[in-house]
Amino acid sequence: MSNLAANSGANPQRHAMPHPVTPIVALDSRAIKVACANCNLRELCLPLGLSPAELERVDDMVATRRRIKRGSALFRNGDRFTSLYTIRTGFFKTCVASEDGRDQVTGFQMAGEVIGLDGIVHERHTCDAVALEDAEVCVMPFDRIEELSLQIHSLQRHVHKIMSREIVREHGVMLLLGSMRADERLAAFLLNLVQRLHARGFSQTELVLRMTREEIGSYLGLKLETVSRTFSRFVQDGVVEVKQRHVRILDPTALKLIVNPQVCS
Amino acid sequence: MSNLAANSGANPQRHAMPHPVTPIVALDSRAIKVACANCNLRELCLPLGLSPAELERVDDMVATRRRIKRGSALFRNGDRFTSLYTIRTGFFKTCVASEDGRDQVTGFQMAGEVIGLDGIVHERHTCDAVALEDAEVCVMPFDRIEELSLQIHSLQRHVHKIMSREIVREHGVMLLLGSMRADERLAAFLLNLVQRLHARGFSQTELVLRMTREEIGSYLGLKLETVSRTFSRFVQDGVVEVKQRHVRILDPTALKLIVNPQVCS
DNA sequence: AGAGTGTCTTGACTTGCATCAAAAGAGCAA
DNA sequence: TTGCTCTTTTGATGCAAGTCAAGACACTCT
Repeated sequence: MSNLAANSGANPQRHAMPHPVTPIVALDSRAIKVACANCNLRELCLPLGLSPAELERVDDMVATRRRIKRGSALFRNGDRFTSLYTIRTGFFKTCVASEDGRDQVTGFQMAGEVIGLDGIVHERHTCDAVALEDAEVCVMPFDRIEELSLQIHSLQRHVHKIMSREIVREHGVMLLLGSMRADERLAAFLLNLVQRLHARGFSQTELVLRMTREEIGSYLGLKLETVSRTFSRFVQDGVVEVKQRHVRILDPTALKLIVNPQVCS
Repeated sequence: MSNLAANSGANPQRHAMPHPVTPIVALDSRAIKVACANCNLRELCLPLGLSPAELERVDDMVATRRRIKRGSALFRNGDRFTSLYTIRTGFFKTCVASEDGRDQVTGFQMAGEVIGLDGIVHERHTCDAVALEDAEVCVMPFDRIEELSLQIHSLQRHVHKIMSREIVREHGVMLLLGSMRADERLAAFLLNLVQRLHARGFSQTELVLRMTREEIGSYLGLKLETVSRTFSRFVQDGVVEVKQRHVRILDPTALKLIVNPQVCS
């Protein structure tokens, strides 16, 4: 089974993976050479749009892989920043904390997405990245990224784009947190998740949530009870089917209408 | 008077500007060569920490300046992305809009800060940057930034840091929007503004708001009435003095305590 | 000065979400 | 199986912030 099976287990109707990830067998703890050229995540990942020759040099950049157990952290607030990470398999949350202990989930990341960008400014990470299920990441030492960016123009460009994309994503979250009601937030959240999963070959209508109601609530600026109640209302209205963390979207149009109360006359 | 007088007009007790900006006299509409080497914002700006030789090359990168009248936009959502901009004088807001017309202020920017990073991913801007007072920016064509970054390592590093800083800033806003009450949000907002102004040589205790209550509210995820009421409560409690847009912070510690309800035993 | 406009304040009332509390499931280990 | 913990659901109640509305204030233009 594909290592990308993050959402496949209880998702019988998922699409076939268009780019199944090479299974990893008997991975030992030593540094392991990664072959981006063979990785079928590359179309979502950092070395996007490189020539074969360039790709080979990026292979050298990606030093190792690292496994993270469910519940443990890839890095934590205060950790020295050394590398960016692309997720090969698994699912992460990132969260920041205020001095007085409140904390806020700032994002959920899945295969092909890059984490660690927060650490560049101060050479220290300012958030925690915690695996929500057993995960594996590619470790890309940042000084080697910068080095190689000097030589491979399209890599430099791509690094810029990844950071800019994160900025734009966060703008969207600010809009959500600043101006949407609970049902709009949850609907937007579900649509966003399912869209990203679909881009990875999973179903457009079914998904398995990797996070608790509380984590969803933290991300959306709601309490877990509100998340639960809102799910229940969606179920009542026949918009979705929810069985624990398994969600099936029955009426995508309705969800979109919740996010965007139609201004159409 | 310094062109940095964004906040000086009605701010009698401001500190002396440590780095007064060279006055610009009779600026005409043709492209004007900018001299970063002479600009006293450079310690806050993009060409930070460069050698004199490098600085000269960055001067070439900064193609022109551009003036923006109060209320008009430097760029708008959908505009083709060409350049990053550093603010020389004046004050901006950036805001995003949802399809159904809601909009959200994503930040307020002042002298030395860089805007336009959102445009890199899709080669189009995804937000509006509107001048809240007559402003002037340095225009830095992005392809020249990328070109020069290939040669000046410390410029590349600095570009990465600026983008990372923006990501971290937005994490902070998410924390604010997701988990703080109205008074905490407003207190955090005031402290942040005054701290940034102080870094530019202005008073630690007095500031002039360049934006309306509605814009503050949009940024903080509140309605303008709530912003107004919260200001009034602060005044009642003797924490600040407010006369229209002029704010004097009487008790900074109290403000900090509002943001961080002390966990100390 | 006066009219007009945009901004801000304040009051009265409503409401959406938080809070508190209890119980039902689900998952896991012994 | 039983017992334990963690997660989720649902109900009852309270409160912070939103909404609606009116008036005050400050600016610009003529």
